[in-house]
Amino acid sequence: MADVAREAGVSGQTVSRVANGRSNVDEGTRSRVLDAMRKVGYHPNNAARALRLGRFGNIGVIMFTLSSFGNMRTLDSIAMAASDHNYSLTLIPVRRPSQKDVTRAFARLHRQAVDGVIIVIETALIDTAEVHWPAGLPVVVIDAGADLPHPIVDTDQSEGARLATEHLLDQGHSTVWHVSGPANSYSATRRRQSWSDTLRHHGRSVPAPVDGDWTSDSGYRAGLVLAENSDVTAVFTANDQMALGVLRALHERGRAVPGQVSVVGFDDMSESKNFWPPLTTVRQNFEGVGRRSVEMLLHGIRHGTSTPANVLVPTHLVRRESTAPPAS
Amino acid sequence: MADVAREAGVSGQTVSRVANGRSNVDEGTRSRVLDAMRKVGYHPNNAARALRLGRFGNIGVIMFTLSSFGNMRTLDSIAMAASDHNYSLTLIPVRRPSQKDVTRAFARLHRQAVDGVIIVIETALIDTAEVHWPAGLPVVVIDAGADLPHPIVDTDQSEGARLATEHLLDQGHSTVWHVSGPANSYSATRRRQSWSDTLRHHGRSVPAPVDGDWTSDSGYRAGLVLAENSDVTAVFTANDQMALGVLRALHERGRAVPGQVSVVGFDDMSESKNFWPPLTTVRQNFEGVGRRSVEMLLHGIRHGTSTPANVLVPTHLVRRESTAPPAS
DNA sequence: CACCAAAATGTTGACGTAAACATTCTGGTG
DNA sequence: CACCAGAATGTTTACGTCAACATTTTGGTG
Repeated sequence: MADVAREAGVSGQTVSRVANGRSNVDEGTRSRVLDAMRKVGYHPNNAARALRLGRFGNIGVIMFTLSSFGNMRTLDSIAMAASDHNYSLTLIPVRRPSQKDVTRAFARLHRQAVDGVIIVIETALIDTAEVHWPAGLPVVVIDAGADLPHPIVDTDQSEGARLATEHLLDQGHSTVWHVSGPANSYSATRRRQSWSDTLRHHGRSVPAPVDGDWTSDSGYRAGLVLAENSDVTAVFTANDQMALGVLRALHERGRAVPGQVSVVGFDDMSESKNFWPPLTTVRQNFEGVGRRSVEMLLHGIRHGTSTPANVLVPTHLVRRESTAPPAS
Repeated sequence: MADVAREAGVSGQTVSRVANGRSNVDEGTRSRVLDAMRKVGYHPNNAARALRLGRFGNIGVIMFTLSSFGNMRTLDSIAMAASDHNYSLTLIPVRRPSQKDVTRAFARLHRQAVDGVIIVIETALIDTAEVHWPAGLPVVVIDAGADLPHPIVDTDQSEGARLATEHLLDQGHSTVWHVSGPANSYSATRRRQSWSDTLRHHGRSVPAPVDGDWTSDSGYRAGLVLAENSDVTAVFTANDQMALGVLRALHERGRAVPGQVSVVGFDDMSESKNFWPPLTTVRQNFEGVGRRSVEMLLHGIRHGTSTPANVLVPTHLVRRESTAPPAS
């Protein structure tokens, strides 16, 4: 900056004013300074600016593997929302959901220049009591259990699972089977709970759920089990990827979809429309989750206090061709 | 920091030494300082540290939509590799691949605290001559055309397309049809070029490719076209998502896969194994691409100069059940 | 042309850290 | 016990920026 000032024959302060687009600078001086900037190859140093201002214009995101469809969509929408508010994103990946790794991620976040944190973690995986939460840093949590001292934004898992289950019941199926996500995931637990609640509420029997782990492979294995059981006419799968595996298993075993077995997924990933058959599923509003969480975080950043709050983003059912009334 | 120093009755410099884990600090003093840190709620200020050191420990990543499977996997592997080298990642999303948006992303990157940049952009979309490349900042480009003044890391698109095409020819198909990615994507162009080169090299006729845009929807539309043509016995699809759409179209039109039509994809996304039928496809080593690009960038950061270089990461064919010899 | 308000520009200092150098303490040696 | 090397700790300073305040310039008024 000093070089620019010398080159343009002005003071550093004037350079600063030009760099920040202040109005009270003479047109001639401004262009002279801009020329000097170009000539010297000057770019404002963000570290110094952040040091001076005490703000970074940067949001940290802590996330496990990005390889899950939902996480990725969420990240995408967070990135867009942050960019709309002129914030950038620092991504802190956590390899395994262990206590140690999460604590390390927080530590790293502190060393990083960050104004607030969005945590996308299936927090059931860690003992929230043990985690050393970043102190004095606004935090918003996505996809978490309750009783955290932070605002939480999440898809309305219960509503979604209810919609899926009731859709199948409406079609005339006597009950609905379930392929669940991993037991240590909050959203999986919520979906499973709501599925069984809905069945009970309608006075139906609740079959034992088949455990999956979100992957299409686990869906395939679950599908093989379900295909053996001729009682099964309707399956609610806790995500679309597992639904894909279920579909494959049913095809392999010659069980017609939706002729003999109806399948409903959860997520509405962009591919689901082109599954065979096109998948009826519960659409999550990932964009809404990302946007809301960024807004809440920015509120926390600006107003210091982040009052715990709970935002549930609604879902809706997308009817396609993988569901039909049971064969009579 | 001053508070901690006062609290512990030492100088700021000693606090700094403790914070950085230097060895030449008395055990008693160290623990006294650590206690004081905890009490005061001290955390090192990264802006100040960066200002002092001139480094940030942070890599910028410029990317278009994350909603594509490949981009996501690449980002994931970059994140892991960066984290292994103790760097974090700042994500700069670019909404549309326009000149203006890209330039703005670069500008923002400069304002951000970043030691180097990895650009994951189908650069054919922008006029590289017009872009104001970040000056004095190491850059590595993924998935780009040649003739850039920066190191490039990419999957060996040509090899992959050749493997796919030759696999189908080896099965006995007289020629191979192609569903291509969008014309303005380098990788799509490479795959298409290599597919036609391979056919020509084997003396086969080269059918007109059907244009897609990477989405499964576009694959479905392409599949409907191909299904009408009874000459079609083998299709090479430029990615797995479009292959999914092709499969759906073929099923809808009653064309058996692989009985009447064989299909090969590209990417090997984790779901492809559970398509119906399980998809034969070309596996990209996304992990390798991410790792190599981070390594090259760090080299550039450490040694100042980033000599243009070209790294091609090999692919290999994964044979599953969507391909078979043509019905005789 | 003296005067003044407003605009333009300059000066000073502080943000939190760590390197370089200076000083003090420790324990062992002759 | 004087002396010394090495360890532990302290002091000073600069990193690049911008807010606050000080000063100079500009252009318009009576």
